[in-house]
Amino acid sequence: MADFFHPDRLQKLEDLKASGADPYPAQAAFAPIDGVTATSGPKRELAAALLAQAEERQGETVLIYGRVLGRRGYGKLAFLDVCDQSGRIQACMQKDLVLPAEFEHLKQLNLGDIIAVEGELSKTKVGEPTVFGTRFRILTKALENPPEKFHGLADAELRARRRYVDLFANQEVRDSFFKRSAIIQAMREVFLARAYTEVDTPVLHPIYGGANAKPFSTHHNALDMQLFLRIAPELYLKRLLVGGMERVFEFARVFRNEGLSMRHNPEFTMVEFYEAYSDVYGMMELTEQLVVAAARAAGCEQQDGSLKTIFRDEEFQLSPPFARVTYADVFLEHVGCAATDRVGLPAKMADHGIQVANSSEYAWWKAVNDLFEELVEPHLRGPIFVHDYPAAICPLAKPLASDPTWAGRFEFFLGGMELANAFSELNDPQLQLAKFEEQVVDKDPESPNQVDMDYVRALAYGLPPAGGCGIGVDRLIMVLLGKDTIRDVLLFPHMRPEKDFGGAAASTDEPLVKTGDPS
RNA sequence: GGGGGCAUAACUCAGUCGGUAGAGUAGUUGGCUUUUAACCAAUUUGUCCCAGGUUCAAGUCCUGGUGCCCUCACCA
Repeated sequence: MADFFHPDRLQKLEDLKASGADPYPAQAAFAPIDGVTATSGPKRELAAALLAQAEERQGETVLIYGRVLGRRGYGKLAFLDVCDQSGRIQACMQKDLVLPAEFEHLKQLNLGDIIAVEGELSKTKVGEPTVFGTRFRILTKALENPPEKFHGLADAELRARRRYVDLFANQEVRDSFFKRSAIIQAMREVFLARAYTEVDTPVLHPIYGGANAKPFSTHHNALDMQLFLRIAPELYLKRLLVGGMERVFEFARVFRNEGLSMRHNPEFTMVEFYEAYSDVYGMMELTEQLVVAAARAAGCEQQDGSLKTIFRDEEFQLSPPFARVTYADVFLEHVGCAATDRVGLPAKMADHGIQVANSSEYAWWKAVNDLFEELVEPHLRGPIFVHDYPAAICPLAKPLASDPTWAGRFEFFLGGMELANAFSELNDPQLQLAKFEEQVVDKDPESPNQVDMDYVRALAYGLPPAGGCGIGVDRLIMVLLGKDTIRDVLLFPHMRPEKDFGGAAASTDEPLVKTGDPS
């Protein structure tokens, strides 16, 4: 990296300036010609819209903006592929149509430059809709080369690190992220239609809770206190129910200080929602609606009206209703032994190397659940709800009135992953306090570091009976869009800092741009 | 953290038995008024990931490191 910028490009930039043009104009509109004010010129159009309306709008003067990603030049004629957010449209610059001074700027044009073209929408000899430019302007001079035009950007690391390149070079990548946005919006509309309120709760938590995970830790200088990035918004959202906000949801970025994998990123998006006077079964029905709405927005709808996605070479039918099965039933089916069978289970656990950590109820049921994860979860292709979980491993869920061994909780499985987790919320302050204390004594680094007494106090004021649920938004999008890795649904997945290139590791006095090398 | 693989031009990739670096694209120069990865001609670009080692000689072999990918483990 002797020179950061490409010398050829810098030369073009100088040439462009020398011709009197601004390589980075503040305004995109064309300057008026010969003193005629240009207030009534055409409005900017998107490529996809022009292509769709090519027939009926033939002969109209149109204005397009976009990045030049293809060029087929002739002496007095050039075809340009102009790419914008919506797609690509061809522009044709003919010397006898374009202003002479502006035609000259083609010499300073490189692939990757962003341009404006105004001209007549028509067709070429082979029938391709094309804007035949009468005006042409470079709006942004690019100093970096775009990727190879046929293979594009193939290296997975570069695609994630330079997502801005991946996005402009690949329409399919853009479409995926537009769909991500549409999916989230569709879910939001389901909530709003049910009189939910969207809220924002704190990201910095003095006590981390609401899930089991290792947190990121930080420090607040003015108060000289340790803070944690939230691992879940749960406890704050339920405080809102105490406060009388009866239906709330939050698309919450949460942070978990754990490994990276195809389905794990240290920060990810959960949508959590809570509804007073509902319960886990009400959440099941709402989760089903949310998944269906998301699937429609993702384009999973088939011609016969059914919903379907293909994820990791496996087809999933998403048309409701989704299967529902109790934990006890599905456990018995795949383990061959009842989850409550304290005589028969130890042998099964031994077969799979699962040990009971200590004599507590929690440790016993944790081991039972390990067996569940080992023997049952691989069979849960989904979409399926597993409900009524062992109460001992659900510190935030309300035990069933009929049998307190079990708690009102479901997990929703799809694509071999756990996508959602919901409770009938525990609202007995004394029982909640007891369960919190049990967790803190356990000293598991993934359990809360101390009892959140303010939350217990909130419960003491009275949390109405309620259902609550959290859905892993990124994983849901993975399944719906058929993306194998979470990195493909995150715009900027977590990466190690690039060497010598920003990030904490490179915060030295060395200048980023080395302008010359005396040797 | 364990195991396996990869790292060569701005991009996509070749590189034989160890013999001193290649193609296409992009860029540059010229030609061309209907192309679609346009074409024709000429042409520029390298810390072969880094550091050691073996060797007369290393992109190639060895050791260590770094990064990425896959996989297992971990991960409500």
